[in-house]
Amino acid sequence: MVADGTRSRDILEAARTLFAERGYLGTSMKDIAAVLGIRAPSLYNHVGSKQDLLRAIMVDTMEALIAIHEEAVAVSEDPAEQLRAAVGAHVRYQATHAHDVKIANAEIWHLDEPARSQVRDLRRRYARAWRDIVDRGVQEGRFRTPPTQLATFTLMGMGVSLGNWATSETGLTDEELVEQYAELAVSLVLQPVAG
Amino acid sequence: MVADGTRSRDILEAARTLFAERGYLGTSMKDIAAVLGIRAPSLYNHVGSKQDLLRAIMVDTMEALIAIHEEAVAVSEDPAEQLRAAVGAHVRYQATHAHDVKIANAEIWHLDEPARSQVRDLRRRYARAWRDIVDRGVQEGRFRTPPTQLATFTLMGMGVSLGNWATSETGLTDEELVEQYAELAVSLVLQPVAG
DNA sequence: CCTACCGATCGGTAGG
DNA sequence: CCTACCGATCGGTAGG
Repeated sequence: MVADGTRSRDILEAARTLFAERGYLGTSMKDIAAVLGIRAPSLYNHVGSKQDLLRAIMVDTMEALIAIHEEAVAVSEDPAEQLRAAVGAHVRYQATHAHDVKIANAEIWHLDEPARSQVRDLRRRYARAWRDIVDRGVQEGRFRTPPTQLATFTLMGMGVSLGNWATSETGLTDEELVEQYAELAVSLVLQPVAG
Repeated sequence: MVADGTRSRDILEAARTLFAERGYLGTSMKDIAAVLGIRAPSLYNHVGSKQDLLRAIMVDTMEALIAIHEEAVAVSEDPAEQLRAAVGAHVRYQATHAHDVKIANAEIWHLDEPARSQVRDLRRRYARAWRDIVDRGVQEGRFRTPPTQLATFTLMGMGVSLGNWATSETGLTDEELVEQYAELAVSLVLQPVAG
């Protein structure tokens, strides 16, 4: 159990912030309760366990990423357009849900089974969806040939660096960020290598 | 104190593996000792504290990254060549020291002051060195104009995805990986955007 | 929503 | 290198 009203959503929101900043193990139920101004045991009236919070965040995030990816890909039949849209959706999600994406990437090991396998499967599904766009672009002669896989990984890494290296001091709005990354992405796969 | 002989290196090596897999907080001194077949208190004959292990790993890693970067950049005056060399060195280090890089990226928050500020400074220095290459390439008219900053972040993210998304199932040797990423990198900044 | 409390585990020390 | 042990903190329960 993890959802039973607004109180439960507040707990999840506090958990999101703290898990992202200090990590799952670095966050205690007491820390989460403190954000809401209550005591740790009171949390258990709303959530089943600390694991439930982590599971809800990770599963929801991966499912949301897959959903917005599929939506983005549906905008066109052209692989280049699909790529632009997919990168846009990916970066936009990362900009608006930075905490969740960080948690989803960092806390796989602290997620108990069977949820861990479930999230791993969702990850694989997401990676495959990206790979499919690039592969099809190559097959149709629109993208340059290998290294397809490395290009795919690089594309999926776009925006991650924002949380890793930048202090978000780019001076760009989220939408500018989204557009510029999308352009960068197509330029990565669209053109032949120059000597 | 963190180094006093081979025993100390063995402890550091065990810590590297465990910190990377389970995280700093997810690893106990008992876990580390178990790898060496001894009891947790015995570790304190060789290392000062658990924090010392984390600090040694993170500081050494960032200093090594900066050192190989400077060495790589020195190969040429041409920004494109420098970029190729820098990406090569970066990806090569990530392939051969995957654990350390993961720790350096993930455990900043669990590193106590003043080491945390020290590592943050090293990070900034490393990021600035990358930025400098890209900036100079743009100034000299060899690279396409902005988004310079996003391109830099993307370049620095190359290879990270290997640990994040791939199960290292690319079927490439480390050196092939290095070369292909380097080519990908120059293609990212070298050419004008296509409509 | 609270206090009181549980068993387990943690990093680290004492003392040999 | 060990055993024995410390104070602190953890997730979670009981019982109201």
